Amino acid sequence: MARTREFDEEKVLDAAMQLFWEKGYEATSLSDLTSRMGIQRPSIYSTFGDKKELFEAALRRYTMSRASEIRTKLQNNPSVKEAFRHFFKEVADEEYTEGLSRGCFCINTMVELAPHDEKFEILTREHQMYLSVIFQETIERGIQTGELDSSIDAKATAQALIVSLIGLTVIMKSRPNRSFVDNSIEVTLTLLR
Amino acid sequence: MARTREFDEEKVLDAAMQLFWEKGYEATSLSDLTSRMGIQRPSIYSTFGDKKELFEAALRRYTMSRASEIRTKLQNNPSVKEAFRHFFKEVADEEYTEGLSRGCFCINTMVELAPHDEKFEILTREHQMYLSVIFQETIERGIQTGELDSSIDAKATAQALIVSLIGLTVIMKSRPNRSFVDNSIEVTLTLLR
DNA sequence: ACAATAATGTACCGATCGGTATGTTATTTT
DNA sequence: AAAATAACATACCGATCGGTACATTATTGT
Repeated sequence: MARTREFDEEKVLDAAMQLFWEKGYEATSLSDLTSRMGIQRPSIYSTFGDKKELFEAALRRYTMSRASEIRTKLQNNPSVKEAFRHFFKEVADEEYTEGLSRGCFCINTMVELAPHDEKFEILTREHQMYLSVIFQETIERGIQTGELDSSIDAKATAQALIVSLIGLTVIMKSRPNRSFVDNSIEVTLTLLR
Repeated sequence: MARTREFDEEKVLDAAMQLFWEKGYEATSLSDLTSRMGIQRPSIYSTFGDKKELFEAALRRYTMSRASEIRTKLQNNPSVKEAFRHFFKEVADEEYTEGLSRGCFCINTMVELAPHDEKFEILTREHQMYLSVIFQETIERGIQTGELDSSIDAKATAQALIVSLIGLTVIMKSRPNRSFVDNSIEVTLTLLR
């Protein structure tokens, strides 16, 4: 063996994730990456491979942590409808609060890379399908506790909510009026009757 | 006066639009543009200004034609609910049919440029607000003909449908199952009761 | 016909792109 | 301590980026 690594692999990957999340794949240069990650170019290539492979590693890191974050948020509220309301409002608020609207790294990638790279088409699709299952399980919990009408289709409703969540996340980048956002959230939540 | 222009300004702008629509702003190079537009670099700069200005002109052209296209489609069906169903299914089918999933140029721009350029934040927002008014007027027509319940909030419902349409357009880039798409469309349309 | 002018094609600019060769430094195994 | 090896920093690679200078060509008004 030989010299030990001087940087924390997870920390620098996290820095790369933040950067790709903010700027996307094309607009992020290797120079941007080295300065933000705090390591030199050859260290990036020896540790993560080329730019696309680093991007993929960053995206995988994002989708995993995001999925568990969402699962936790939806489980922590006894009311399913309130859990969804709180979650959707939070997604909107984040964009109003922060100066830069990063949105969702996975959705950004769906728009930028999925149409031109099958690997990212699959990766982003599978993340959304995974989230949709989380939504479905949450809705089924609401049906079991009697909060939601047992006649609603948990799976189809979950899928519609995923679509709305994506739309909400994306439209926030254009910074629409609060009333627009509040209206659309409230109307969408009437799907949970 | 002097030498006359050898190219059709609208045609080359249309070619630029197609290219930016497919590849986005960053991934489209001046060389891509000259070859697709069929004119030389200096002609682009003297006619449209720099790359960003050309992009803006292309986007404005897109939003205008897209808005009138949508208005026409929604007006041509006596049933409001069927009009929306047909329109949403068409958006989905286009992505399944075509080899490349271009999606909506305006939505692509919302994701790529709006967070970093206020001009495009405003431009994309205003397009969505305009579409939302078209949706609202269509819903109000349905209420007047008695097709839709007069108790529904036309404006808020229109805004929710816009959000769903954006979400649908974006998720199509990951090529989800048809059942996922069909389910989410049908559930979303139950907002029109 | 001729001067004026605008559009064209070519060829180039400095800057930056993603990626790598190379020599040095630090750590481990023997 | 010495040999082996992996991570480090520097400096560089050809290619491409967005943008432009310049000479040529074609059309206009006089």
